[in-house]
Order: sequence, then C-alpha cells, then structure tokens
Amino acid sequence: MAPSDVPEILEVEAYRRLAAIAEGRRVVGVDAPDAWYLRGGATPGSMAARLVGATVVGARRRGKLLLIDTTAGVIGWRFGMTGRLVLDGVGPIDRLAYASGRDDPAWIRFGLRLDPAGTLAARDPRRLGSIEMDPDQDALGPDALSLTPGALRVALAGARAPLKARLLDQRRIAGLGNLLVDEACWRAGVDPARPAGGVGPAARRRLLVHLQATLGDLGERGGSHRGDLQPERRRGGRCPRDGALLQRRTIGGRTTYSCPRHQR
DNA sequence: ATTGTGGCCTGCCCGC
DNA sequence: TGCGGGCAGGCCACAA
Repeated sequence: MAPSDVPEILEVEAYRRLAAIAEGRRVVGVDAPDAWYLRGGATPGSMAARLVGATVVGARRRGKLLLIDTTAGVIGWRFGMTGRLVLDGVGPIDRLAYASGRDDPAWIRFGLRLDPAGTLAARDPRRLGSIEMDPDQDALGPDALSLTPGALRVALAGARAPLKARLLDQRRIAGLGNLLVDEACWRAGVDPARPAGGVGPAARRRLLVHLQATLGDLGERGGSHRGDLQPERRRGGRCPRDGALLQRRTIGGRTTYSCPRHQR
C-alpha cells in the first residue's frame, strides 16, 4: 500500500492481510518493551506466559480492530493514528500521514516472534495504539466494508448528534475515520453537521453509495488519505468540485472540512 | 441513554 | 539557528 495513511479501515485491512502470513506459525517469543501499550491488565510477563508456544490460527478484522486468533486466545491489536504493522521491519504502509518515515527502533511497542521465522510488530511513534487479549468485539457495530442500507438507517435513526459524529461512532458503524467520512460526505453532497436523524431516505441512499464508492476507490488508490478532497483539506483550501472556500469546523470532536456550497 | 469535552501520546511544522 | 507552541486523530474516561 502507498505511503502516508492514517490507519483507518483500509489500512487495517492491509495489516490483516499481512498478519495472515502468520497463520499456522508458532509464537516463540513476545517482545513487549512498553508495558503502557498493553491493556486489560496484561503485562509483558503475562503476555509471554500466555502466548509463547501458541499457534496463530487466523487473522480477522472488525472495523479498525485487528484480531489475531491463536490457540491461546485472541490478540486485539489497535493502531491509533500512528501505528503500523510490520513484518521483519517491513510493512504494507510505508509512511503515515501524521508520522515521519523514519524508523526509530524505540518505536517498536510490541512484537510476536514466529516460527517459521518472522517478527510481526507494532511500530508506533506516538503510542496511541494498544494490545489487548480477548477484546470485546461486540462493542463494535457492523463493519463499514459491508455496510448495508438497513445498517446505515439504524445507525442514524433518531439521533440529534451531527451526522459525522454518528458515522465516526465505532459502536454504530465500525471502521470509518475522519478522512473517509469527510471524503464521503463531500462526494455525497451532504453537510456532516446535519443532525443524523434528520437525514432523509434520498440523502441516506446517496451517502451509502458514496461511502461504498469512497472505500472502493481509496482502497484501490492505496489509502484513506487518497481522497479527492484530501489535497484541499487544509486552511484556505477550495472545493475541488465548485471552487468554493472550504469550511473548517470541529464536528464530532474532529477537524472537519466541507463545502458550504454543495454540501447541504 | 445520548451527546459533548478533554486528555492521552509525541513528532513535525510553522513562525519568531 | 534554535526554540516553543499548535496541531494531527483514534480512543477512552468522564460529565451533563
């Protein structure tokens, strides 16, 4: 995959495919130099005691959560916004949008040494990712890559919160992040600040079409930051469609860019 | 329950 | 040239 991606659903899907190479391999060592990175009461010692000797049997993904199934339980792997998954130091994502391409060994926060050889590791400068055994997967909504009209309707129904806040709520829909939502709302011509429950069937249908198209296009282009809006997603940026000065707001706690002219 | 806010973390970039 | 502050966003704790 291409350089410079925030780890939204598309990037985590690339990580899942990378992690799949570990299937059938045995964990022979656990590197956990950063205890802070571990959640759910896990410690470097407990992780090693539990995982060493276990066999990796699968790699799944739900939203932005990577799930590695082993014979000793499920490893939940979160990437925050600067986390990357690397195999022997090389990953599908070369560089993240908010991190440099530099490779400081100190940025390795967690790793699985495998047999046959290979070390699967989290490289995360800002330590916003985390590792948790047996994470609660039910806390996440339906996956964004297989979003259905009904699921979108349920996710938005009756909400007074802004549309964007609902789309970003991982309990409602799992996997959408800030950049993907801005791009899809922009493509759909929908104002992300609209109360979610007030989005009618026509706009909702348009939104679904463009969410799916955005995921498809940006997946092919190589990442969440490859949207048409992205180059103008900055102060003073202009709408690529109609040239209007883009609006910069905070919606759902996130910096949001939208076109005041065609997004209604 | 729903919704909003602030903090976490740290590298990078801009302006002085 | 060095320095300091603002900024990035996924996630979580907490408040109203």
